[in-house]
Amino acid sequence: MNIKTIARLAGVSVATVSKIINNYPDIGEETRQRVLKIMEETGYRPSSSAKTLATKKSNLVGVVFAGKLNVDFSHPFFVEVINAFKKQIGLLGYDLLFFSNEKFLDQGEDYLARSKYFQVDGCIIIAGDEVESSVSDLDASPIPCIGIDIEMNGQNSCYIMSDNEKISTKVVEQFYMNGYRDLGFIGLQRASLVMQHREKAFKQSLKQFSLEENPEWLVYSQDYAATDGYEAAKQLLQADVLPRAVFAATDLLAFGAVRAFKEAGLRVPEDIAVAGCDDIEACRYSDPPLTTVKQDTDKIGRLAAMILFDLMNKQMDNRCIKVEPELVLRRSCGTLLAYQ
Amino acid sequence: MNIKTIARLAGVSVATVSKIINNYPDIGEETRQRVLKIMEETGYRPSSSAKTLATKKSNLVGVVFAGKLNVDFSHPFFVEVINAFKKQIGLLGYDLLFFSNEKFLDQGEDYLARSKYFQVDGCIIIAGDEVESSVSDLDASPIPCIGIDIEMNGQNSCYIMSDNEKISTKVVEQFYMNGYRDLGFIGLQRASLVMQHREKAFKQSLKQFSLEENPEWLVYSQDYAATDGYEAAKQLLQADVLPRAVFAATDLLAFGAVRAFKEAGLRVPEDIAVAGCDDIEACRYSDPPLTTVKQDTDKIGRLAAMILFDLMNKQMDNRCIKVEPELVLRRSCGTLLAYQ
DNA sequence: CTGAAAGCGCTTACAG
DNA sequence: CTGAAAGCGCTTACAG
Repeated sequence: MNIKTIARLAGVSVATVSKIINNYPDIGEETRQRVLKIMEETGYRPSSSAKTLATKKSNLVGVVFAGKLNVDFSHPFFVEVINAFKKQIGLLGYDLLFFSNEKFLDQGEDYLARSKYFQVDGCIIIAGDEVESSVSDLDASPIPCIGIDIEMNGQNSCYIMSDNEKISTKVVEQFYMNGYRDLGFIGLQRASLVMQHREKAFKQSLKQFSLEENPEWLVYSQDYAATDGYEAAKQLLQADVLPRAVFAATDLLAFGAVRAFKEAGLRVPEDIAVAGCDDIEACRYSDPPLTTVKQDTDKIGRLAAMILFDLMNKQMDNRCIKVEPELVLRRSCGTLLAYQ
Repeated sequence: MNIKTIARLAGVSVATVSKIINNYPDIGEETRQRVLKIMEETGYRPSSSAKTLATKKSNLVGVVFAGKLNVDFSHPFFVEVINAFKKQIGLLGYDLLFFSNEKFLDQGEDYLARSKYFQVDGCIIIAGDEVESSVSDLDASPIPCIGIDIEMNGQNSCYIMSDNEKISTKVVEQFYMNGYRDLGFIGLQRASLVMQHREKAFKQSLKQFSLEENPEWLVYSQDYAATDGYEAAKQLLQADVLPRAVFAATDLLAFGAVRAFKEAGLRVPEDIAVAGCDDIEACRYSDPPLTTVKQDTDKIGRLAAMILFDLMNKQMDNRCIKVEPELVLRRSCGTLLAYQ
């Protein structure tokens, strides 16, 4: 069942049918109705590949999970962002194509090649750690790209991320307000851009409040798992004097740290306060519930869709959008004020 | 840059180039090398749409989130399944197309139409609650389909789900082994197929161990949120005698129940034991850590890929595969035996 | 308001 | 081992 058959059944030309499908105005109402009826009756559906071939426009957005997260997109942050993105870009008439990296990366192919192959109209690039160099080819290409948690410099690229500096600022500020003066930090050994921002801003905030930056209170986790946070916290516990409050750069690290502190006989938050970052579901049910910072994943995803849409449909300058994070207070960060 | 240009540059016909691209054996080695070199130098990439148009094969698998979950695929179960599926089907040479339901469902379009439009070679259908009727059109179509947590009857369909009966059996068995005899259940008011299985098997297991099925101990949650579980548990608390252990049909419901029990002054598990189902991340960090049943999402996803592949590439009978779940013991289910 | 025809970039019998 | 040509199902100037 193709456009030719419809044309024959309706006694018109394929050009006419095509115009009706695409809502051209200059078609007789009678003809339009007749053709529409036949399309309805026959259950005719146009073919995407033929349309894409003829128009060079696929109405597809390629989804790239770059770096270490490409093998696993189960992290809640990415899922929430892509979910919001999907909804919004869907409303704008685009579907999503997920490149299955496994095979083509083996064969030395790259994202740009895949994007060309499928003629996607644009790409969203969600970055984890150790992003492959092939992403920069995509960035530099004429294909519009929107990056999440990754810096993009291409002519047709923009990028979005949470204001990661503010994340640390808010935590330090809250710790300070709660009366703590000795603050520790659990960061990552091989820090991504995002993690670098958090660490830098943590140190700057200390300065701002004239708090001591004790090197013994800055420890670095091997990786992102709770067990890595556990190990890092054990290192922290070897300091001569312990910090009074600790900001772990992610919730999972925070959970690991809490476990280490408990095992060392410390009470959280009475002896040592803890805050994390991400507001994963577990924060609400942990013991104690974890104070954390919530990234506005819904806004990030939807903004990404709107900006990519603009990028695909009109000229736009490269730029970076930062989205405001939100502090979520729970029991783990305690307070000294009640004891004063 | 197209196949014609490559052919011209190499001084061969487009047919020859096409054969080289597709690894036909009957090409002179010299010619092959020359053409390959030119493709390399020019950075030529074939076009998916032209290929699909010519072959009627897209190497694309459509992903359908049916029912209430189509607006939100953030539930860990679905993410984990689709993640495993993506890896495996990627290895088999397919990419994933996510239909953006939002727009086309408004317009009264359906999954089958979208699948035809994109000429996907097959579909994976992941079902939540209240699955739309349009899914059955897909099921009945010639397009190979693999269903997750949904019954499929089409000639070219198979489906996979955890052995949900076994989930309940394992929990009841464990409760029994731990010495509990008075067992309660928190189910769902409008139960999906999966939830029906869990409830049915719960009751059957009670019989098997000659335990009492007390109607007061069977309560039903409005929806899937922890707050719904909380409400259901409050109802349970009004029973004349309380059950000694409660199986909540999902972890989130279990968390809500734990909160209700705690608020009522009960200790978990000392006064009332609780088990959930799904093994979401929060189970490890909750207070107490939650005993639960883990679905083998990795196996489900990978099996789905393998079966869909077979369905797409050869004849196969419709059938249902059940995947063994695994009990994960944590503190919340306690035990009476220590007190004996 | 409608249609004939070229073109999009591939594949595939078929002929040699 | 290689090539000429038809065909896949659309769109789009252009002519009328």
